[in-house]
Amino acid sequence: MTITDAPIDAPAADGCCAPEADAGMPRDEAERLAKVGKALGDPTRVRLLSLIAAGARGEACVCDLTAPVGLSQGTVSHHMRVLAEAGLVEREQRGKWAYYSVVRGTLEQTAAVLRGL
Amino acid sequence: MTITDAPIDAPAADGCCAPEADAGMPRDEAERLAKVGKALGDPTRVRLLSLIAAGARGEACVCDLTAPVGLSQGTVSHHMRVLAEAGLVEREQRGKWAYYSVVRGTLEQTAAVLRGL
DNA sequence: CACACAGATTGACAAACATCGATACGTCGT
DNA sequence: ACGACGTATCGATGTTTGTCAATCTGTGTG
Repeated sequence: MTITDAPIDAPAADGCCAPEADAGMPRDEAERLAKVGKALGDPTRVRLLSLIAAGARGEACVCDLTAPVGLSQGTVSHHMRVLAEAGLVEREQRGKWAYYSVVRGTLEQTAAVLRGL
Repeated sequence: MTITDAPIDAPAADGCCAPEADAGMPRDEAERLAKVGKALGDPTRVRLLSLIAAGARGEACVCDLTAPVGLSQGTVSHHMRVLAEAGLVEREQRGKWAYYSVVRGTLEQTAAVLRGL
């Protein structure tokens, strides 16, 4: 996946192709945004996120979520893991249940990055 | 690809699992956000987007972009297509070159949706 | 017209992903 | 200790995705 280390020099054509060497956001920030993006890149996960956010308690356990999205428990658990790894939700084990809540800071920060592009 | 039409009823357990039926954002909005998310879900595309945004002219043609990301012309073209279909960039053919520019409105709107979650 | 060049498209292929069913892990009540 | 229940993880499978090399399309220039 993505070599991106070739030092390939710009051909410096005649009419187009300004140098503009290595502008853009730093490599690791791009990586972070991409991770969040990938997590948001599945309608089911967006759905899960919004279900948790919209819930009265601001949190939800997996058993709350399987029915609304119509997927198996295992699959929902997998999606929650992806969301958690992207920093979009946090997991808190309370008794038998695992409560997931939205990490507003990540949303805010992601929104800020998008605006700052 | 995602069945998501099973009418599966909530089991209504005893200690957890509040109804909270079909809350969350409307289905099509989730789909739209997911499309943008998917487009942002690849580091290379984030890189491309930021390169265009950071460029002095606020736009770039493909030949400007292949070198910085170190990928083949065909691949970059493909990525630009994905970005365009997500509404993140706009294409304008000018002479031999195709100039891509960032659609700030989409960024703003996406940021707003994230904040509103 | 013919050639060169920018970009899009196609075909192929490996890697990543979403999903399920089954199974393993924790935690509670009995 | 046992069984029930919520959740995590694993193995398998079909689909999607990122990438390249090659080809096709369109635009300008000789």
